[in-house]
Amino acid sequence: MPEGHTLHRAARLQQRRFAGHQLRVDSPQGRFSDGAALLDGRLLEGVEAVGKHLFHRWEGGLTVHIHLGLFGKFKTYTGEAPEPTQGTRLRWWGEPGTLHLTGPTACDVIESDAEEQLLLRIGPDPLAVRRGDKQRVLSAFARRRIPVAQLLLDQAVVSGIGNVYRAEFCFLAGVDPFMPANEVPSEKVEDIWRLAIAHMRVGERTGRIVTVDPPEVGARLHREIGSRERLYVYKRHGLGCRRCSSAIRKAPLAGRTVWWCPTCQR
DNA sequence: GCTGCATGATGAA
DNA sequence: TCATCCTGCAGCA
Repeated sequence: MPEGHTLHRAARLQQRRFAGHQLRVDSPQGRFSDGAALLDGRLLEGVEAVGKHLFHRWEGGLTVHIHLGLFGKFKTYTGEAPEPTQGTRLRWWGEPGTLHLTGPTACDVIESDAEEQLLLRIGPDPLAVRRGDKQRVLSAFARRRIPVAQLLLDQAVVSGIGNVYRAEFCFLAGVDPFMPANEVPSEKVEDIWRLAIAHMRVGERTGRIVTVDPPEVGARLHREIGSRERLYVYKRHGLGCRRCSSAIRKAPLAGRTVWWCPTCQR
């Protein structure tokens, strides 16, 4: 599930629930045993998300960097927690409850210089907008000729966008995903940036990627509606476009799959 | 039960 | 561009 909204949401919820508490830490799987031993019994001071990266600040100046990759998941429990599984890389527990982390691409105690290096490679984050970000995105687009949908997955250009959001934003902006980035009119690039800010904020609040206009599905939106009903193009190949009924298409692009409407996106 | 695929990213060739 | 790492589960036999 992890695009940027997932990480920002995790940061917010973990901050609210666990920050300020002393926690026991271990690594049932064993692959984070050294790190866990360092952290065990310390106070969790804070949690921050940047793009798809998460940073936990622990008492004593220790920072843990987590990247969920494609498979990583956090689960939290109140009261009695289930036994960790073979794959539980990190577990912590204390007065507020228990947290299990499975399947992350990265889970490491990192030094401050490594963190600086990492942060330098992370581009403007629609969920943490700073002055000049839009300009940075515009100039990155102007400089690159790779397909716009490919550029949108480059975390140095915009951080936090993943395969679902990129397909949806191209649709909403009416942009052909294969158009070279430097040929996309700057108004369209600004549209994409604005769409990212608006939709990822909703994703962060709800925990779900929803891009269809609320009027289309009404209040049922966040409940029983299946994921295909919450989106315009992602994984909807063969189905009719919600706007024009053309068959949604899919194709590989630089090792990932992209979906689009050949009529609405030119 | 097995296969392939998935909301990610990296390092080698 | 490819192989690789991480895990779970839908779809199939």
